[in-house]
Amino acid sequence: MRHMLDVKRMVLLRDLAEHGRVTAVADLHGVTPSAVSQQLRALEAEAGASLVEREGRGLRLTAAGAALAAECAHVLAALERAEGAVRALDAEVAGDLAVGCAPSALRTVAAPLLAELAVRHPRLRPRIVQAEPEEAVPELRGRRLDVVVGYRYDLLGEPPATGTTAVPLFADPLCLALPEALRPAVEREGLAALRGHAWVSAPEPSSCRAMLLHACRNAGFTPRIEHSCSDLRSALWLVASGQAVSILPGLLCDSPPSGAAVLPLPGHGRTVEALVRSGTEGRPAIAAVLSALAAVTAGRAGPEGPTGAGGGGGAVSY
Amino acid sequence: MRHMLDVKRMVLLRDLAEHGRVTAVADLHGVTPSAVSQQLRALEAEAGASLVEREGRGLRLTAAGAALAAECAHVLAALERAEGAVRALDAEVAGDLAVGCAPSALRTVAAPLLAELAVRHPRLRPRIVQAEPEEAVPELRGRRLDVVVGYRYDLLGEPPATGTTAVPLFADPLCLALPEALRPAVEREGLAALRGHAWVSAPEPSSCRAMLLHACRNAGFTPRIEHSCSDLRSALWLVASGQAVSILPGLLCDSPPSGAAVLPLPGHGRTVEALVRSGTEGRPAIAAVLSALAAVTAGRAGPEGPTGAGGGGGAVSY
DNA sequence: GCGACCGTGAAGTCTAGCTACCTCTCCTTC
DNA sequence: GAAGGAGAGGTAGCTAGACTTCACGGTCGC
Repeated sequence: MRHMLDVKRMVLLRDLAEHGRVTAVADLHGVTPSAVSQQLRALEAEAGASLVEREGRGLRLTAAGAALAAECAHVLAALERAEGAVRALDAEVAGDLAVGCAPSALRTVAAPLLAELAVRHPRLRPRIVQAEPEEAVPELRGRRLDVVVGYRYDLLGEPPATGTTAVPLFADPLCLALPEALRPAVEREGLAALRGHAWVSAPEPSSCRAMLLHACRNAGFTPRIEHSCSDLRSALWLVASGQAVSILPGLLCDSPPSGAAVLPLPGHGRTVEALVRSGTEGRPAIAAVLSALAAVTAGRAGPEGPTGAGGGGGAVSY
Repeated sequence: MRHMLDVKRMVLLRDLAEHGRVTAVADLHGVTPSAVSQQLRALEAEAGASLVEREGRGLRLTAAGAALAAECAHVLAALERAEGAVRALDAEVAGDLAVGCAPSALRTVAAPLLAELAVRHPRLRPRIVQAEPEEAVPELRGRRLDVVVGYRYDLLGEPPATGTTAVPLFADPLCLALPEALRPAVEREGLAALRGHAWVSAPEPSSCRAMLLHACRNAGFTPRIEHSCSDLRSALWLVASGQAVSILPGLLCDSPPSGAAVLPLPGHGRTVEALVRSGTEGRPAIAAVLSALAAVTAGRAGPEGPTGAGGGGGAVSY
């Protein structure tokens, strides 16, 4: 087999296409920038075309580089399917499986998922790793996670990361959490009634915090975020004590402590979804998890009504 | 990127699936059997399953091994398409291109092809390599050839090699070549009239020789193949001198020397076709060759009538 | 049972990829 | 405009993975 594009090098190019900097790619792969640079030059030799060019003190992909980076997803999907073809022959769903889960979905999704899987596939050993989608997706693509329970805010409208396939689970509206005493004012005047109040949200950077800012800006003011709380469920205690108000994912407002009121905030929702690497959907262990996820979330309204138990309804690949 | 199936190792497995012996795969790749054995064990570790098992003094693929070998073609096609995406950006059709051609098609296909390409794409440097399909196809899959002009006998009904795509060019019937003096007897009694004659054919192993044997067996006798001739066109000189009869591809019987008669032999034909690696059909240089091939062979009747100039009509991938 | 063939294991060799260090360029800041 | 910082890339040296050589065990044919 004479000459051949190297898959690992294509992955480096793909990651460069997304992050734009060699240093970032190097960090992502746990190597030095020099190694990445060398591998990219080797890839250029294999491809017979220049793939990157300097721009300022950074890099830019050429048209050929961008085209090659885009093709990478198909190659990786084919490799995943190849691995799946081997796994598909295992008689039983078993083995280790790393599942990343957003903190807000741990209680409502991950916990019932573990229970369900323990019944359905006792020899499957799922390992739950708490991680926000921003951290979890690179882990998924780097094959250190196999499934990610994450979310995307509908307003942002961004597609799933390339090379991943998203299976929507259910819609999760944002909710306004406020001390019970403030409820009448808000029901009268809306969000603007909380203009001067102290707010609590997640520390930067956080998409939840961004959505809070967005909602308040829509209501005509910039919120004074005095407190930050990486465990947003705990933020409800601040709210209950009357010290702050917040906007939180509905998932966290299941059982608010007494003293805290929760009001739905229409128009600002997110979709909770399962993410897998494209090409792995067919693997028995992955399919089993997707099916169990569909089962344990079947009670909640799906993005367009309840989703079927099949689990594949509405999957989107990129 | 943690853990990943290695493409080169998958190719070894695919070749093992076809040849059945480690030694053959090793020869094909120009390495020692030990190296192949080691790489296969490494692949088993990557796949997490045993892929081969000993059977007698040879090897046999397990179900998992066969499944993985089958997936190899898709991965390679994806890689070819990736490379094609880079090539597609070249403004002009140019560069080196290795074209294998069966000896019998050199005059009728390769020569006009070169002329046509010289006019259409002066900066393309096609290199013609004479080779029977049996030798050319491994070279094609090993990326040492880019296009192969070959043939397959319709009777055998075997598909193209996995990982290659075949574009039919035209039908080439077999012809009976015999001294002019024998023509009346054959027209009276058919092939059986030549039962006792001396025959000339290609040296073993040769599919043309196999078809000769097949045709004679159908006529009720086993031919006495006295002479062998690797250049079958020259065999016509033996026929013209009255010393032998033969069954030859029609392509070689264009202009028989005086003294030799040529009769079509219905039912024993072959299809002349262009072979490329699956996934490379879209590359500009490859597409240009396929289009030029369609043009220079447009005069001949296609397998089901003349093929369109598009060149893609009836392509079959495996 | 002997020899030939085939696949595999162990030890040595060699290549290719990585690190560490340095240089160069470009952008920012004072 | 000089100085500093950030990022990419080149070079020498090291390490790990892949290949070769050699030797062994198993299987088939004579």
